[in-house]
Amino acid sequence: MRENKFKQIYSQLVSDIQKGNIQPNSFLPSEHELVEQFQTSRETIRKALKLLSEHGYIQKMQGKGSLVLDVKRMDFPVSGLVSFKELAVKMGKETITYVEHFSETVPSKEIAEQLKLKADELIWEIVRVREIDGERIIVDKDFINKTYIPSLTKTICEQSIYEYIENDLGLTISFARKEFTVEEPTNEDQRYLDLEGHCNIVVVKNYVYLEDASLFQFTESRHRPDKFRFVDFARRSH
Amino acid sequence: MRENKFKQIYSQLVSDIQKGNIQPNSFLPSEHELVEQFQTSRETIRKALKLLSEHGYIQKMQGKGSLVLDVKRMDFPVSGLVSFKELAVKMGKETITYVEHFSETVPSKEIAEQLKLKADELIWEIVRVREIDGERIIVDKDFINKTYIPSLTKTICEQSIYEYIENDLGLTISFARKEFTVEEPTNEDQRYLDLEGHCNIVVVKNYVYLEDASLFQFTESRHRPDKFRFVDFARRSH
DNA sequence: AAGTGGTCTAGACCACGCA
DNA sequence: GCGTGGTCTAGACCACTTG
Repeated sequence: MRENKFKQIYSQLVSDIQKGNIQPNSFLPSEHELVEQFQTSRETIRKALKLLSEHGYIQKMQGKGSLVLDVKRMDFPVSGLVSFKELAVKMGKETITYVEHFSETVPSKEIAEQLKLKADELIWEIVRVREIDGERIIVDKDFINKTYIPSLTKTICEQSIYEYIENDLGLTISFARKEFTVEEPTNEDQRYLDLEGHCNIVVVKNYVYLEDASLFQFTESRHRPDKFRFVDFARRSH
Repeated sequence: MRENKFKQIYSQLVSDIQKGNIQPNSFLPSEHELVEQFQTSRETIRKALKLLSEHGYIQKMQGKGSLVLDVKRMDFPVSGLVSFKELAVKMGKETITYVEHFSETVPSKEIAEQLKLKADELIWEIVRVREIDGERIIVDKDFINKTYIPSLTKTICEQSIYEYIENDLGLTISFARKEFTVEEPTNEDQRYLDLEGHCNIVVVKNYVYLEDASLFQFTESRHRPDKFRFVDFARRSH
């Protein structure tokens, strides 16, 4: 019971929507009714509804109510920040991670700049290849500031680095800036991936920040183009 | 003075940050100080700060304050919903739009399904090619439900359809679901674009909704891969 | 006119960071 | 212990939709 009330209410409503207890294209109970139902204040209900709206579950309409959107097709929630492992589990796919390279090293000038490193700061450099349903589809090149993550092992990289950072180190990953581009495959891509003649690579550059706004990781994720898909829900800011 | 107070405060702070009146890596005045400064209540200040946080301008830190993030590199804000024209203007690029096809027509079965059309509903079908700095880079295929946009002209399509819908028709575009994939060029792509041997096309499918949650437009935007770039700011939802 | 969501207020108490 | 942000409350007034 020590959890945030508005997040509880949000989770309850999400669960009701996903289970079909609340039907798409119907209206939620009014804010006043929800106040009674959850025995709380209106602003708290409104915080919960704001979350639902931001995540694409409802559309609020002044004077009418909160319309439940049809969320069934939102099967691939890559919007926001999700690690490869979290995704793979969600998709129920057979995936294997190969750690092709793992070292503690002095950063190149380029990477030092990307990570805004101070002189003498070291990094972890990791290359991981992701195999999905028997095909090597993705290569992830991670550069992690050793100042924030002092120890790391190959075994952790085979599992989930994010899980280790959040659960074991107790750090909180807070936000990221992502950039998507398309490039021609490098020799390295050819070597690591089953390219099968594809002549482009989707490159996702990810700058990941902790909650104190420190940039601790730069990841370059290189995807075989035919297996790349990114879905986003966006509200227009007027 | 009839505008929302919290949006005014947000805009004021954004402008101060962008002009450099408030330095990156410094802290904003505390919420209490902002309450005094803007002569308002704390919840109103907090709404403004929430907007700043969602848009990547600040990082809130409990017990410390609101840290101003370095936003200079966020030069290409495609996150959210922005039309081609709004973007082109922001980038200061020399762009030309060619309307290659414009018709009012009976939808194909596939499009009828995408737009969830009722029987007998007609659509506008538009193909536009975007030339940037002398190269034909993007082809946009728009399918618009005629029920919501009863009249449309070729001239409007040469300008901005969104501008017409929002300013002239007074409709509000509210949210969208986007999907990014990479495909092989079709004959149509070859015909419309200066592909220069590129053997893939970045496809952005965009389902656009009005504020009453009605799906009024499906757009397929096909980009030459070397000119495609998408930047996103994402907060992790825990 | 009644019911809905949107904004704003003034105040309370809690959790966290820091000296 | 003090100042910070995080949550929650109870109530007010406004804007919009519908009958």
